[in-house]
Amino acid sequence: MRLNREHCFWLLKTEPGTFSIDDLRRKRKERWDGVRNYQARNFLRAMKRGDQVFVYHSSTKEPGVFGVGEVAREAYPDPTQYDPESLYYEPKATRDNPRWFAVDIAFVKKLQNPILLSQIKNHQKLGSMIVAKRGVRLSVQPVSPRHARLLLNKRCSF
DNA sequence: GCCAACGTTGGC
DNA sequence: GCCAACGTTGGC
Repeated sequence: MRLNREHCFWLLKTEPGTFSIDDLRRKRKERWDGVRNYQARNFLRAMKRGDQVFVYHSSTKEPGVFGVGEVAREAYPDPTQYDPESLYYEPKATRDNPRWFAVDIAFVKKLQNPILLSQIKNHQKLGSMIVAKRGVRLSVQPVSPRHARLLLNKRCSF
């Protein structure tokens, strides 16, 4: 744990067909790159080593939180922005002035029971999570300590 | 596959 | 700086 800063919590969206919590478990650690939204980028840059992240599966039959990870490396320039072959290529980015950033995420655990978006929406307290708000597409979101505690509490009944 | 909601782009 | 057009996200 660090001094001078509360532990922060985040939610990271991923499409399980592309990269899932099972992939993260297998690889132990993964670079979280390809984020191309300024608000999401700013949140990535605010992440500190040891922050917990909720791995959220989107664009799937049952979207929801499927696992937990941890920030293993703080924000650094996303290498895919320099790669003309990459889907995430950013011609305006330079080495001196990177536009996009990545973090490394380590696997912590897969939830025995995923917390589905439908459950989050129906939950009295979790219902106020950003991810439950309609029209929000933000792929990197802060999670309040209160929401994080509920999500992490195994005895929380859904 | 539909489409609402949102972000980005670019002409003016 | 406005805003229409377009592209993308992501639940349903």
